[in-house]
Amino acid sequence: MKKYRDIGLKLTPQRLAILDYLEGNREHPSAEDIYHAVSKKFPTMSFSTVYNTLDALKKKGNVLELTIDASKKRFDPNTAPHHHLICAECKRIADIMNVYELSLPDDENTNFRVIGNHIVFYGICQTCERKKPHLKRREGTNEQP
Amino acid sequence: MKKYRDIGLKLTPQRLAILDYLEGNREHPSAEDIYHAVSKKFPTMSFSTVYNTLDALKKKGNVLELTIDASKKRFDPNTAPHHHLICAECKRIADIMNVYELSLPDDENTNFRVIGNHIVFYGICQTCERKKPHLKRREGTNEQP
DNA sequence: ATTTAAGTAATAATTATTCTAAATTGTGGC
DNA sequence: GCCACAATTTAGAATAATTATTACTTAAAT
Repeated sequence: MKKYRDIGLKLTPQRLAILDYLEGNREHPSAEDIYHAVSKKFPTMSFSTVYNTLDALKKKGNVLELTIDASKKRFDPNTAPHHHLICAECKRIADIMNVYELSLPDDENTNFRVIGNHIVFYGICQTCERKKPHLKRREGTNEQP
Repeated sequence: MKKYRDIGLKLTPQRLAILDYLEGNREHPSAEDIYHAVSKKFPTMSFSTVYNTLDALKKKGNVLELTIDASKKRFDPNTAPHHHLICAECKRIADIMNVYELSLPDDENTNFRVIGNHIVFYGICQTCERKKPHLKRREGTNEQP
């Protein structure tokens, strides 16, 4: 993530705190996660500021908004192209840095100008696997088209 | 989509209407889309019924819940494994039936038991391309990790 | 130092979704 | 065909995430 000033945004303590929290963070935090973490050092922090800052960073291309977790948006400071692996139980998200060649056959491209792609792998993480041994081996889990 | 009774759910007129609407539908409708469509023939229809029915169908494996559109859930009666192409502007979603081999290198699999995957292609559909010719050729558009 | 555009925060508003409780209705068994 | 009853519907309230509004504050350009 580019450092602070270089991003081209007005520098405020709140933003620094958010940037610091995001820096190197691989947890794909939600707005709430960020709010909670940053509130500790910044009791006056408001949700608006979190959302505003995330929005600004998103527009500048320094944060990605992930639409993987059905219940809320998650944010990713790792803007290098990569994919994700999400636990269907606890929704923990891991990065997949492996590169895939995904070309779209002409007959599939319904006149879209394709600008990118993103793979989501679904799975059960070790922690959840242990908790629910052989239960719930499939049913209408979450997603997984 | 399996027909009605075979699904193993109590058959009600509301459910029939929803199933009929979904049958062969390739628009990836939201709960609201479904509600609006079905309300026409069924003025008493409530949102709860839509959500309940979708949930029941999801559990029975007759509908997939898509987490692609950041603003709402979308539903897909096409349960055959496939991928999607979404317009970053209007959020129209098209199916991609092409099959991709996506194996996860061992060193990437952080101890998850992988159960599936889903590719989302991002693009601009023809309609939106025409509307906003060379404007908005990138910036912090929507997603696209 | 002053100015001012941009940012913050409290709060209200919105939107999607889930929950509740009461009324209604399919369905299997008689 | 009729009954009992669990499953389902419904209206509305409740919740959760996010966006919008607004008055106040501040970073940074002059």
